[in-house]
Amino acid sequence: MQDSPAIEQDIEDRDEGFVSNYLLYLLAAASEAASAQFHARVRKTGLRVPEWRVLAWLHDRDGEMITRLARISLIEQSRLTKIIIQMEERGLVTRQGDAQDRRRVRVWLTDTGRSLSATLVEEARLHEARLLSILEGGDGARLKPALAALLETLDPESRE
Amino acid sequence: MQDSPAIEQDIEDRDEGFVSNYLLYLLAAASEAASAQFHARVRKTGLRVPEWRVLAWLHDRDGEMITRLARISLIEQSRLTKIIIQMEERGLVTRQGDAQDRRRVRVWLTDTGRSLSATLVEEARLHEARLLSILEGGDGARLKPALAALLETLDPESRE
DNA sequence: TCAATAAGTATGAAAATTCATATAAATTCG
DNA sequence: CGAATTTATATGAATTTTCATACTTATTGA
Repeated sequence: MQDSPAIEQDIEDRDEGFVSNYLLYLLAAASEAASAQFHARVRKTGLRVPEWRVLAWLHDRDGEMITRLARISLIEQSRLTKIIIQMEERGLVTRQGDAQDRRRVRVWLTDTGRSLSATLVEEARLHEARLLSILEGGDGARLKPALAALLETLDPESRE
Repeated sequence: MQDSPAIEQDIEDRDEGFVSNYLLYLLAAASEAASAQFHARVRKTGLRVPEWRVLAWLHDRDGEMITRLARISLIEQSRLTKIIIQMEERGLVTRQGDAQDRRRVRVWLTDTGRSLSATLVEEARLHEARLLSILEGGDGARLKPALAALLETLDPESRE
């Protein structure tokens, strides 16, 4: 990728406003753009994006409690409660009160849920690999550590 | 940023699962984390986030049509129609049919809307500067061109 | 030119989300 | 200890959002 004068001119042309170079916008728009395809795939499974996020986290570690699952899945608590209930009705997860702390409700994958999440995680891996190869030469790979660092700085709580 | 054995160990420790190092998750979570503070500020103004996005774009360029405003503001069209109607009722914008193409509806800031968007854009600038300085040394500044490149690759349509 | 198709916006009903708050259990500390 | 506080989850009403599609105007091509 050469930066001929023509291209530089081009780039300057389109960056006049505030928004198009605003970090918060770039993050939101990049997230949207990168996710669009795969999220469409997720919806074809009959899952909404938040449900997919829950399944993916449970794939990594079962038995999380609602509050924590909500934080890491970027879902507000009362909403997640309702989503989990729906997922339970669909046979994807089960809920179990925590014996040690009876306020807590822990969420576990059913066999069905586990198999679905395994499938989707595998597809997500492939999709990510494709994405990174497309962005390669650009900044695909460098992006991940930078985002992880941002997260770590801004929200250290989110660590496992 | 040195990659001492200690730090590498640290990174490995917390990255066992799939999700916590998955590009789409990192993007969504980073966007959330970076936006949380400022979006809270926006809501105190009585605006929802999508409304702020609309105001910000109109700040850069007035008279956009609904469809385009929807794409760049990351809002689905029929939702934006409703949001614009509400914003009109609140006196922030006005709608005008396009004389050339009478299907189109163009959206303009009112004086009130313009002054509110100017205020918020200024605050957004300050907030972004603070954010970048916090992330400095990390990857704050390098992030923006990388995200812009990702966007350009994945969604060239979004160009102005 | 005119029928067919596409593009832009609006609309209504169904579903999801938010917000405030209830409920219940654990923890704190005077 | 036990009242006050905090933490975890659930609930209901009000609001938003989505989805399919209607409606209107523009464009295309036979």
